[in-house]
Amino acid sequence: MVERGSVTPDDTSRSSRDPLPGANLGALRGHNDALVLGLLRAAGPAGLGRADLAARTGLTPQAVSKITARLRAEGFVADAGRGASTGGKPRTLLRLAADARHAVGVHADRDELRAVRVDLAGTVVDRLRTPLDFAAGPDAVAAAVARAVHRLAGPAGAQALAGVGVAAPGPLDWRTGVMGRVTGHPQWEGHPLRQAVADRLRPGDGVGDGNGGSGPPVVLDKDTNAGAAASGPDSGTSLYLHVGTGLGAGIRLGGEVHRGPRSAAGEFGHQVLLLDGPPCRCGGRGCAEVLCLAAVARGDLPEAARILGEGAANAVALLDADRVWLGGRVVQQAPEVFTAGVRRALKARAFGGPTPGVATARAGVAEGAAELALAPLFGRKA
Amino acid sequence: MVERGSVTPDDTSRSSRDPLPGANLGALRGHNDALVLGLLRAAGPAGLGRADLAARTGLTPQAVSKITARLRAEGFVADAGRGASTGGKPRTLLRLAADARHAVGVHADRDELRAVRVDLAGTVVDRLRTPLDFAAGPDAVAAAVARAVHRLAGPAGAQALAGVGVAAPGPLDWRTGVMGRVTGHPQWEGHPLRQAVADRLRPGDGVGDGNGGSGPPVVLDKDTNAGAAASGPDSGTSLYLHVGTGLGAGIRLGGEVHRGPRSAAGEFGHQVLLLDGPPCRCGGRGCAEVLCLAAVARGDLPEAARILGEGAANAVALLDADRVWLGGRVVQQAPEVFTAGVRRALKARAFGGPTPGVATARAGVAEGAAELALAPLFGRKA
DNA sequence: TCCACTTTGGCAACAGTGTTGCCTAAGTGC
DNA sequence: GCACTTAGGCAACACTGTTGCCAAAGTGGA
Repeated sequence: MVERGSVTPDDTSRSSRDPLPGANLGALRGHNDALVLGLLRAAGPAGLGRADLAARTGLTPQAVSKITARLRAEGFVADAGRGASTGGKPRTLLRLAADARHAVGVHADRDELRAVRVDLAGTVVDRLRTPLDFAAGPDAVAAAVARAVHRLAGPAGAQALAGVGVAAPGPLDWRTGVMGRVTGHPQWEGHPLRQAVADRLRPGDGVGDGNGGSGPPVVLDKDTNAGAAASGPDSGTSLYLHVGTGLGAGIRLGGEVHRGPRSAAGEFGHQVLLLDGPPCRCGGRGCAEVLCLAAVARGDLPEAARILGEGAANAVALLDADRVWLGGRVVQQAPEVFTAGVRRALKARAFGGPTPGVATARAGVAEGAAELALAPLFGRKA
Repeated sequence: MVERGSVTPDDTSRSSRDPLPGANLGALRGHNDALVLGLLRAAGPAGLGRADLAARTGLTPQAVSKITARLRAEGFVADAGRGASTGGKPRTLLRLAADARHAVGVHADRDELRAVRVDLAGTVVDRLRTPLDFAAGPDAVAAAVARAVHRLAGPAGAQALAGVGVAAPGPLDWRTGVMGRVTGHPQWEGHPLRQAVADRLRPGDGVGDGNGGSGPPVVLDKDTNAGAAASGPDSGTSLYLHVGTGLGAGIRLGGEVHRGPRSAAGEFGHQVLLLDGPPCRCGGRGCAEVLCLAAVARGDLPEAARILGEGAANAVALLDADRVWLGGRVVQQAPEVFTAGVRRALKARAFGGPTPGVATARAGVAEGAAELALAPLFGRKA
């Protein structure tokens, strides 16, 4: 049953040109439900009282009571004891029932697949890791992803999952779930990977059993966007920088992942840092990537970190970001060197103002993919 | 009367850290009203039928009838004749009643003040231009701005305006309306310019007449953000580049101006394009600004355009922008040279994909400031 | 021990939203 | 002249958050 005016996770037909949809009572309820759920999630196991929720949402306590009663009836919210009294009746605390639902996040990387199952709080409850040959092509990868999801899904099966997030390298269209031209793998271009995975997760278990039951919602996103989402449900404006076989970035603005109208946002590696510098494989000259990876190749990690930092400072200044996360295999070789180098570059450009925090990513891309799958429950588009 | 849960233009107490507010019926109505008004605005004088509005909003025709009846009773919407029949009763067209309200936009630049009065459609109906000495300090500038608004306000007076937008150079906090450290003008730091202007626009006309009537809502924003808004109510992801005494940028993502958590977004001029290059006045080396302005100073405009284009390409790739607007006095010296240079740089980085459109800004900063003042009516935060 | 006070939070009635079902008006096309 | 299509209003409706009121459950002073 599709409600008019409300946006479901599967609603990808709407182009970004179209206006925001009109809102009806269903959309209003969904908004407030997600808002309350998000606040309870952020509060953690300690929970929150109804009065706290009312103060933070701007709704009346009575409305909060109705909303929480509904969420409790659906199993999303549970009691968490009582708080201390502040001169009157102590508040009855509520917490997110983290076990109510689960999501699976999959990182389909060039040479291996990592997958995690998380609960509603984002806590990893199961994980899995297998080799993967991305060059084997779409069908093999879609099958491997679906296999991983089934193995992790738990006793209730894949269709009970709140969502499945798939992170893959290279250009792809987040809205349609179709892959673009992945460097070195031309056979991927135009493949509807999201649909291929979704088909394999339907109850019938086989591909193309037309109008069988519907499986869990599947989202496909760039690995860098998943990396950005891995920093958790924080609402900041942050930048995730990935240094692996190339340089990439994921952008979060006010908590939302920014993808751009063509899902191409986050192109970070081919920004020019040295006009007319050494040629890059992209055809340009003096790109951050060619400079940074050259420094890595000759073992000069501090210089690589400096270059990464200069590129980061350019992006931070443009976006007014307040946090930078670093990830990827190269960073993991020497986390302190990279964080220190980036921090130094940012500080030099801060002109005495506050410097964004710099840290290595606290969770992997698979965790971020799971976060993307959970996001709609908590009122985020992504 | 402040409605709980709804966001008014004056609601600046909410930090960007707070969650989105809960929505009640008032917020829902406001959302739909603004949505319909925005669609009618975009449709222009030709107008739109109720069925068109229903299709684009996702609301039922009946809901659209109620909404348009309300807007018509308030004078915001008027009849626009009938459309052609498509096999049945021809639709009754509705259009925005552009004359229903007006807004004033003011550009307080370093050496002159430009102001415009626009109607709801954004059409300029009056304009004004006077010298201004920004160095004369906050009080003199606030007085000059208020004077300009009063002179342009029209017969109904300033308090009848739908809004007043003020664009000023340099760092400032959009949320609080407080100025930052303007280069070369230390006396500005910390001055609450927005409040100062608002005080002078209250019915009593004098400063500090405490609880007199309330004047029109005032917004204060960076000139570059106003420049970005000047491209009209288009919902794209675009970049406005300003080349004057420095290099600045205004960012629009999905139609909304992106300001960042500290209102500092759009810092474009001090991105490093030439690592360890010539020193810049900011203390860094090889910034886009120092390279570009040096080329301008020696008369090499094509090289200046190339440098601007390389910086633009960096930003476009990061944001996935689909449009670039150029403005500022230096660009106006040789618009074709700059548009061609920027276009060439963007094309070289597009890797065969679509290239963002490049053009000189079609309206000035004052027009953009007026647009920012009107934005809340049409459902945009900015 | 009692009692005033504070705070939590549910019940019932309410105002107001968009939706549904049904109707009339006003065209087209055979 | 008539069947058909499309636009758009009226009335009843389901459901939202809000308001007014009250009971429950604490604190703290007399």
